[in-house]
Amino acid sequence: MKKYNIPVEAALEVIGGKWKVVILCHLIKDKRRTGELKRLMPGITQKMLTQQLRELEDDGVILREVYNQVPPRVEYSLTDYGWSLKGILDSLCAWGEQHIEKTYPNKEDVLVQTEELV
Amino acid sequence: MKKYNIPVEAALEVIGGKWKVVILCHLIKDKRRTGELKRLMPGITQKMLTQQLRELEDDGVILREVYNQVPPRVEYSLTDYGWSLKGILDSLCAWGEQHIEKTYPNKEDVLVQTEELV
DNA sequence: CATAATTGTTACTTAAAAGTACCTACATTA
DNA sequence: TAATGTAGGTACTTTTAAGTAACAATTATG
Repeated sequence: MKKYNIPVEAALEVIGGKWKVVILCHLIKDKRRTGELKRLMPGITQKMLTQQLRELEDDGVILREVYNQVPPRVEYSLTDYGWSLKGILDSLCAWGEQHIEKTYPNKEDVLVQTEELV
Repeated sequence: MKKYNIPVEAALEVIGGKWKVVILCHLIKDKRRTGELKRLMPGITQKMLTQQLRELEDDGVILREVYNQVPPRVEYSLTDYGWSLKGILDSLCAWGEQHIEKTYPNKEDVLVQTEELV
């Protein structure tokens, strides 16, 4: 069984890594289809996206809903448990914003506009 | 120059990875010497510890103070900017605690007691 | 009947993160 | 003079994370 030296490590195991926080930040705004998430995260590959979504699902923070259609339609959303991360995610987003403002004179240089792609 | 698709990525660049949040969670409680941090984090190696501390220092969230003694004494503490992460760190710690409680019937199984080692 | 659209899987490869082992410095103490 | 304690550096190796490319399934459409 996994051992932690400090409880926060358990949190990192759930939302750590390169993509999970980003995925959750998108899902906190809206329920999303797979393709939407891919467009919102131009850097992610299909494989990584699926993998991270599965792990988040296994940890109970997101819900995967499959609609019986062709072509398939799959929607991801936060579970109640996932919503318990809202405070953390909001703070992280806000901190990231102000960190960019602090670090770079004009944030246009570092922020790729992707919101309108969806 | 680094590009972000979403501001939260900038936050992850500063506190992402396996160790940084753990280090910061310790420093939020107290200023610490290198050796204390090593004892608090039995899994970390000298190399990783130094490396992570340097990066945190470069990002302006921690302060490194060297006392001119032999054997050397080096103390790490949060900067004002580092304290701006307090909300995030506290929430993360709290979420980790309750996640352990939710996931494991008795947390003694997963939590290694290390606090008293320092 | 071939093509598109959507989500997902798999084997393989590459890149990044982390770990190992050994080295330095130097005043104090035994 | 040899060992101790503290913080850190470095070359090298291993492990883990992430990326690549090809394939599957299904039905409506041209």
